Amino acid sequence: MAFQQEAVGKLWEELGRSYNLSAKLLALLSQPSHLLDSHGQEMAVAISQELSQVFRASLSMFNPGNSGRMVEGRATAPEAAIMEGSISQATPAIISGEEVTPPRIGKEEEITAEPYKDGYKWKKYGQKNIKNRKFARLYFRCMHSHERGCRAKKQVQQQDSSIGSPPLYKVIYLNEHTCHQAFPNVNITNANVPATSTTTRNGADFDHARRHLHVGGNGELEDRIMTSTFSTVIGGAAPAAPSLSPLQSPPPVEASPSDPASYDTGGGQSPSLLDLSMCLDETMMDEMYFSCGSPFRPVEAPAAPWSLSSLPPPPPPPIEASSIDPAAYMPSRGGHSLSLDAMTMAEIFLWSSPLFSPR
DNA sequence: TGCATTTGACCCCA
DNA sequence: TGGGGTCAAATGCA
Repeated sequence: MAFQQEAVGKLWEELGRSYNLSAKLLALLSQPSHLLDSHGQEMAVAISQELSQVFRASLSMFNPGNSGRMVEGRATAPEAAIMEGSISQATPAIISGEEVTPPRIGKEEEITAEPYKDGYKWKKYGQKNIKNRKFARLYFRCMHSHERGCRAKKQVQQQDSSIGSPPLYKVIYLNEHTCHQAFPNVNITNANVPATSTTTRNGADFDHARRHLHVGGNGELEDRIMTSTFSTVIGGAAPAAPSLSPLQSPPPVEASPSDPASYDTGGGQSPSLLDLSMCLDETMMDEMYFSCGSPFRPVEAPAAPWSLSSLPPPPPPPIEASSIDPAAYMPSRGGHSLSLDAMTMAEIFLWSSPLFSPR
């Protein structure tokens, strides 16, 4: 209980910080493009990075399993961070150019519905029927195990109790990746930023960051998942969002109390907003993103600094899906999407503010 | 034809 | 000795 209170408090603070960051970013990006020099771009990149980390930390508090996964045996990094009261430090992040993501050491187990989407490339090398198991256990090693000597392996075992939909898998990770080549071809959001801008003011290097992001290094994907998940949480939570098109409404969730994938929603609250966020797959997220752009209307850059007591009420005005110009929100997929991220995150926060009440 | 996957055999360990 | 993990030849596919 006390832990939940503390977690909510931390979450509250993290969201407040993200609100401030998004405000700064909006102010920065609202300048005419010709006025945004390389220093300004560096600032925008740095703020966007930090904003991304804040949202990642916040969502991890919502969902300790990270993108629908739960870790057995020990707390995930953000979860542990909450316990230790140092969220930002244990959140997958690059601080002063140093990796702070706790390395995967030894053996780690997860229950996930998507055992093959962890950001790394795996090569299957074996399959074995296990005694008293309905499903065979699959054995994978890192694709770079030979040429780079990466010793990372994983075992995937479909849960016996997961017959039907959605199937759940127990994934056992063995050894740390030493290849650091997750998603080598992915474009990160600052792809169009000049080369001189890849090093931020605090020394964070984007290539370094991309190599070391916790979940496979796909920062853009993570950011999009984060944003979309938040959209779903808000859309599903706020009855005051009648203007949202059905496309943006979360699909119904059939939560089973006995389902190990179900989350403790704090007792009796059902369906949880958090549960609603669990049922987004990437296709839905892409649809949300690329067919409508942001589901929310643009807002003015809010005044900073933000304070706990000064949250503006969120009057969501009706929006027409057809009135949204995707180009205004999505400069390009895989390109420089800072404006979208900042805009969407700020809008998301405006919408979500009534969901969180000060302690 | 090259690469990824499958699958039976082999090895190791409790 | 049996179960789990790995190897490597066979197979499938683009």
